[in-house]
Amino acid sequence: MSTTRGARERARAEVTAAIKDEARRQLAAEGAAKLSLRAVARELGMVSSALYRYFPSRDDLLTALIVDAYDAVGAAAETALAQQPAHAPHPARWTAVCRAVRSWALAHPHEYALIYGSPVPGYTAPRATVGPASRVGRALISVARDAHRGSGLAVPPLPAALTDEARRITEDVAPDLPPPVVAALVAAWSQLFGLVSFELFGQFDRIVEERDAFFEHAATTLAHAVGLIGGRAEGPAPSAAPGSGDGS
Amino acid sequence: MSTTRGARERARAEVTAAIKDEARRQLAAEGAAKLSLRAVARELGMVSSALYRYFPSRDDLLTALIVDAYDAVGAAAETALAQQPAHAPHPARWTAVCRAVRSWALAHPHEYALIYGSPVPGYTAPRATVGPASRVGRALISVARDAHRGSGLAVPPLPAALTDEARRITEDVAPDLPPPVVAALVAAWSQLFGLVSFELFGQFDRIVEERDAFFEHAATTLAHAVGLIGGRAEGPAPSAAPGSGDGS
DNA sequence: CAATAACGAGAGCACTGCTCTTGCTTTGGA
DNA sequence: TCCAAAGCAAGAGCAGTGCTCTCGTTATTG
Repeated sequence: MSTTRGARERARAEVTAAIKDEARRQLAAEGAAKLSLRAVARELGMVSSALYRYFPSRDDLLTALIVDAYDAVGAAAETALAQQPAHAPHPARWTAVCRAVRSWALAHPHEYALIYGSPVPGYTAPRATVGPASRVGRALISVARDAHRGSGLAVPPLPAALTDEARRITEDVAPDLPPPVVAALVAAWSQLFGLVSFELFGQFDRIVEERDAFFEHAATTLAHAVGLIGGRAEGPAPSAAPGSGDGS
Repeated sequence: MSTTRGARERARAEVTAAIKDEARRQLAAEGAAKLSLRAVARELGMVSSALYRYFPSRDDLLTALIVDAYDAVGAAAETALAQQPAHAPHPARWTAVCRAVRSWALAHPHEYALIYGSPVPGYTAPRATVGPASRVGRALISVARDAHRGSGLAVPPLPAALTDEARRITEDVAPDLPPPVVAALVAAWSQLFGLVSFELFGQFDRIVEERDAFFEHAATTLAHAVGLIGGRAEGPAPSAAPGSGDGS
């Protein structure tokens, strides 16, 4: 019967999930460096060689965990966005996404380090990771898109050296947004993770203590940089000459 | 002669340096994960147990490399600053420091990953690293200090939740600067490394291609965020900024 | 029902970090 | 000057790792 036919597959899926669960447990407990295939197998009551039927190498197991971690942080960002009230102001939506990323990172430091710390497998991430890896970025883009449709976005123009590149990026990730906004989004996207990584990896130790308040402020500043908050005091300036007031 | 007294010490210093050099070679070639004490010893023609006379564990060797890497990137930043012309504009000094950090990172990716990627030894960095780790930050601060002395810095005020914390941080790192500037500096400091890390760790793959121009623009934006570029900077807009929404 | 594919178990290889013991050499005080 | 103490390199060894190969067993499929 087809049930017996699916029995193998179901069993395989269950064992695969059990391996990933146990691997995630060890990852959370000891970090990626200490994650051992043999220990995972031992904990699951199987012999290490059996585990190779499910993951051809340790790096493949890690890659699976990486994909799951990208999905988890991306889902956290999307959930935070979906839970915003229907008419929440755009800066609030932005900071909600930022906050979700940071909260997930603080709750899963080793998984965060796995994806946003040093890339532990080869030099370049496997292709399977590119989709899940972009979920946070897409959430940030969607905030900007809503704001752009609503009231427009105020972002300074780009330097000439970047107009072509910004247009190209815009084509790829958000054709309905102005290139200067997309350029600001990409920068803010990376800078958001700079903030989170520095806090998580200890660079803020003995420097920043009120982490929540500081992050909230920095996230708001990023919202400003992508034009979600009108007015001045943030944003790139044209690379023009000085001339205003400050002589030397 | 007294040289014989120092002979041991000199020999020890030489062997220690040779170990670190070979370790750095393997680090650059294969990454921190593949760095092996036995391979280092083998390459140096000694037996692995002899190496433990110089570094009590693999983590201690890594810590030594971490301290050196912090010093190297800090020295790169300071050198870039020192090589600026005497009356270079402050935004140029700022971007010069940023550029130096990025260039060093691109030239030494594995060493960069060692210090700004996932912390590979225990959770918190050893105390010996806090001094060297702050050199880049101090270089950024000194740019802001010069600008502050010259023409003042225009930075928006802080939210109430952050005034005490910003005052405290200011006491610790730059008592002569206004707290809002210091808060912006800390944020920009972490965001600078967010930009570099995303480029280096592959997050920009298939997204940002013109890395130099993009980084230059982002660094200039950071200079703006810390007040180095006038708040109402309005020089002649460079070129057409298609579709950049105005406040409508 | 029989051929086939998937599977778990075990042995084994080459490698790792690290410890301990054994001699040899340099050092510094009596 | 001599001799104990300390520093040092070497080797053996332990426990652990990723990974491969073989060998029966079990489930799936023609």
